[in-house]
Amino acid sequence: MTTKAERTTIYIVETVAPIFNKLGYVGTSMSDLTEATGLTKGALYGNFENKEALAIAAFEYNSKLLLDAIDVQINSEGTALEKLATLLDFYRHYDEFTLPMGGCPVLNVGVDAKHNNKLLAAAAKEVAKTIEGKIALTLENGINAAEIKLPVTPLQFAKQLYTMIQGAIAMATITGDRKYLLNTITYLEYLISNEIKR
Amino acid sequence: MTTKAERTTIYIVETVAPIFNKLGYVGTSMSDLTEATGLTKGALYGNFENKEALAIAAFEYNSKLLLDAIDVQINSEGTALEKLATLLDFYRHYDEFTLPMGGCPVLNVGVDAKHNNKLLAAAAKEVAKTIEGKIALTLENGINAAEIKLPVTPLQFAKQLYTMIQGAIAMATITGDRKYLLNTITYLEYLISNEIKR
DNA sequence: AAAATTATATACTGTGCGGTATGTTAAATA
DNA sequence: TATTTAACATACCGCACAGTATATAATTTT
Repeated sequence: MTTKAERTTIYIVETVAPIFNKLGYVGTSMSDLTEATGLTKGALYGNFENKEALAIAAFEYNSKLLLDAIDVQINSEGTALEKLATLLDFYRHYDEFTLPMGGCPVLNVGVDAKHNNKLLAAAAKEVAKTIEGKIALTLENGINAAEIKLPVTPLQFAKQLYTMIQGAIAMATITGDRKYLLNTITYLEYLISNEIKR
Repeated sequence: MTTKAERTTIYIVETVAPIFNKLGYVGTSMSDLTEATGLTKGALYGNFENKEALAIAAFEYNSKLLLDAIDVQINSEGTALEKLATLLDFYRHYDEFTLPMGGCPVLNVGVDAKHNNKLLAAAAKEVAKTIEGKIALTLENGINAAEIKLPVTPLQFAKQLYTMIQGAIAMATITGDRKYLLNTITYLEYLISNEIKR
């Protein structure tokens, strides 16, 4: 059974994660976190060494939610092409998925932490690469199953796909208009069925 | 002739602009700015009402540099297609262009200010829309000159182009790898000459 | 060049920050 | 249930923050 302390640690992370993601590392104050959790500084510093450790745990929590969701799409029933379509549909509603965590953690932390926190910046970069790798693997399976033909390497094509998706996420974030997601995904669906489908 | 005070105001803005762009609104402290300018708080608060006014002036300075540079590409000699090619080449080296200002102001401020400063967030959104409009106008000229045919409206296509460019900027920012810019621009060049060129 | 004006420097305010030492209360163990 | 152990609360620290009142220096104007 889980001890009370362990549950508190988890509770802190999941409460704190959207706040860090929204306000950024420097933009988030310890009092923001005590207020949101209903706990005191003693509790927070009893569970985490300092603010940075909390921010890293928060980002890892958000990015695990994201990576797990991506895995669900990619490990779904069907061919590689169907998995890709499922993944694209996930990103079509990415704004809804990331709403509870306060937006895309890769974009938010990747941009926010770039000049403010090396550890967080490196973590965001790593998650981006991990996602590219997952897409590349799916493409490779599609090639091996003779469903797909690519003009470049799977990783190269995955990078291009993810770049376009990230562009839609960035524009939707900046403008507050989810149409960027819808239109970009529609384009990518067209791209896949007309350019790489065998 | 420009008065000393006017020159000081300009000096402050251009010195302060890259700092705000890199560190963000909350991440930038007034002492960061006095240190960088070599001036004191008295001078800064004599020229600007408060930190927010400084941040807005800084963003407007950076975005004017960007918009002016885009205008140079779009108003260059040649056909609409050639102007588009010139603009794409500008974005191919966008990392070099934005290096002195500390990265893409639209992306940085758009993401950083989203939950921290409404005025800045609105300003970033507006610049994004302005850029889309400039691209759309060039596309429209290309249509009128019978150089281009589009499957959607010029603004819609411009949004899609800029989304992909912004994706490359975001990925290059997050990962620190400029190849995202190179590859995306190469793809867009291919897209233009194969899909919309008449 | 003298006087008026304005720009900048200095010194200071109150506040909120991240972080900590210690007290108190609750949970786990025996 | 008594005892041990650990979690959380309280109260506080030094510091850096945005901002200001006033003094001084530099620039305009006369």
